[in-house]
Amino acid sequence: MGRPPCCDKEGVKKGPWTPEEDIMLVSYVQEHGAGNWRTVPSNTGLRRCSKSCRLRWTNYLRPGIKRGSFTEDEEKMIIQLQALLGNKWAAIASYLPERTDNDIKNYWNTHLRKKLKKIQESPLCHHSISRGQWEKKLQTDINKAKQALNEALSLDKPNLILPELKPSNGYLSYSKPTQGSVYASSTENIARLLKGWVKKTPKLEQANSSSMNETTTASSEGDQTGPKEESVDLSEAYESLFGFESFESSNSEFSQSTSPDASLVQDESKPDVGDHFPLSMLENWLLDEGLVQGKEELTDFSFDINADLFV
DNA sequence: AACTACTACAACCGCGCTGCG
DNA sequence: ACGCAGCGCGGTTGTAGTAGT
Repeated sequence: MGRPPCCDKEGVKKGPWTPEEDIMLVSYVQEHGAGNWRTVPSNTGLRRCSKSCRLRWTNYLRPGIKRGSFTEDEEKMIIQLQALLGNKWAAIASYLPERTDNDIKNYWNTHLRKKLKKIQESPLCHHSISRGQWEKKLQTDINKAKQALNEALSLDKPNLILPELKPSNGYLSYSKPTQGSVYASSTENIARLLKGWVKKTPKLEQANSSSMNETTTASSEGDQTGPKEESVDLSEAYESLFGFESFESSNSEFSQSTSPDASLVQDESKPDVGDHFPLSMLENWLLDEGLVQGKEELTDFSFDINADLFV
């Protein structure tokens, strides 16, 4: 016997949230903190189920969420992390503090999956190594990395960094807000929403997202995803997807490229994680001798893709 | 201008895990 | 030990917006 749906009650509203509902939810969370979602609908008067409230908060209203198109660096991180972790969107999201798992998942499904597929199907992929071989090798590398993760997680390692990287140390830490500044970001979110609600035009959105990109990416030179994506040069696509030198350089670029606002929010909201966001920490950890037997092999994981594609 | 097809993304659904009585 | 409730996560769906004809 399955659990009954949480939202099958009469009079429970579904569908898009209105700004009024958002405001009610935000002001409630501001006052009481996130959590105990069960009581939220009754205490706020919202005709929504608790789950819907939690989801709305987590994916949309929570402070520190960056919206708009993904930067190249974010794309690269997602691609690498997806290859490494699989569809563990929450885990992947923990490395992209300003993005929600839902956002990343959607972006993967709508953009990156297609992009990767396109590239894998391209003739270049068959040049030095057949697609099947490449996939097999990739799978092997992924399995090795996964195995290393599993082994490491089962080890008793007091100094291990990774446990600090679990999602619960990320956005879930909002459940106990520290008052004030954190919620200023919430207010920003609401203001943004209301703005969009009142005069939402494609041009405005485009302008917003492009201006956002300007502030978030120093090096992207108008090479954003969009209708243009279809005509993107193949070599450019390869470079875009796999042409980064290493996790660390990519990561440092990423941390530098975040806007002042974003870094402020990040500092406020993710105190446990620190300034430099730790993809390199994962890499270091994975490559840490003693944890991974085939250290060279794993290092190759980052570069073999390039090698195979470009040789 | 009207219709259709496609895309992007917000929201929902169902399952599994965890903590508590 | 067991059952229940709450929550988190991943997969899927619904719908608004956009492009193409």
